[in-house]
Amino acid sequence: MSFISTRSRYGLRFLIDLAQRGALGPIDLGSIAERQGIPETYLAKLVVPLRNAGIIRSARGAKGGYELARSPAEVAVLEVVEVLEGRSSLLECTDRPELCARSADCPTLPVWTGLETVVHDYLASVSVGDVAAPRAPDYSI
Amino acid sequence: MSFISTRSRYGLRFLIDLAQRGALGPIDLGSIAERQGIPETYLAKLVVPLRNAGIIRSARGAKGGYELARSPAEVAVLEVVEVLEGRSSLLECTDRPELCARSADCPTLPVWTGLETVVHDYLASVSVGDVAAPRAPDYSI
DNA sequence: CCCTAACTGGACCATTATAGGATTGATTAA
DNA sequence: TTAATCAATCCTATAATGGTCCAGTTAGGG
Repeated sequence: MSFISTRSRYGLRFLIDLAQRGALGPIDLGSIAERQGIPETYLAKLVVPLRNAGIIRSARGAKGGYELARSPAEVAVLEVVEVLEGRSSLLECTDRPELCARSADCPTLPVWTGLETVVHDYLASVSVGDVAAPRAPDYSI
Repeated sequence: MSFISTRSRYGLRFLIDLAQRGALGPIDLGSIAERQGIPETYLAKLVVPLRNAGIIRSARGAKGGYELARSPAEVAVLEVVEVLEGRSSLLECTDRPELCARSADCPTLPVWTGLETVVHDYLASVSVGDVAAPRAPDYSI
């Protein structure tokens, strides 16, 4: 339905959970899934492309789990969306002109490439670090 | 797959076809479908919400067909997309917070509402008239 | 009157994506 | 060695997408 599916939404929440826990060593999937209210078996599959993309690191075995492979500020939401949605553009016709016989002469193409650009620029401008600001800090009175 | 489906893409091409033919009276669906390479039976269904939204006008009977109900400059691409995709937002969770139990405290929500905003603003800024510039004008030498 | 074309509504279909479940195997800390 | 934990693969249910195919109705031009 939407080009931002649960994959991106769950994935971003997962990364924010990792970021908020900082460098305390790997955190296991089960605890994150529970905190975030995401089915663990589903989250387990989202984690694979994130690891392949070098966004997170995994440790197997007891006390294993996941941690960020980079600083949260160095992970753009754009990268997360691209990795998890498995495509780089909203519309195939903006990306692969060969898919549409009319693309050379299509008056609507600039509209969609323009949309593509504003979306791309926006998502590139936001990082996991921006979103993962510490929650409810202890403002002592 | 993408939030801009063939409905919006076909629909916009349909409206541009109407716009480019100007005020020459109604144009029948069949000829537009043929010119645009869109299945007529499919296009026939896209046309219904466009009429209901007051974007086009229909004339029945012989010499009947469709024409724009307003000036092309007064039809924003945003309206076309909203009418044809049948929803107003990319993500349900930005639109209907009650759908997500976490929305009150969801750190990712601002990312998606921000995305929503840039998409909305961009599509609102482009009109059918902007796109339907006359093709290959006769630049006399 | 007849032909054209829009309108209405629905049933149907094939393909793909989405969201999730389940099972088994490989690793490793303690 | 054993419990915890990632890793990989297969399975399923539901919905959306992009159509097709009627069958009948209404309205207007010639």
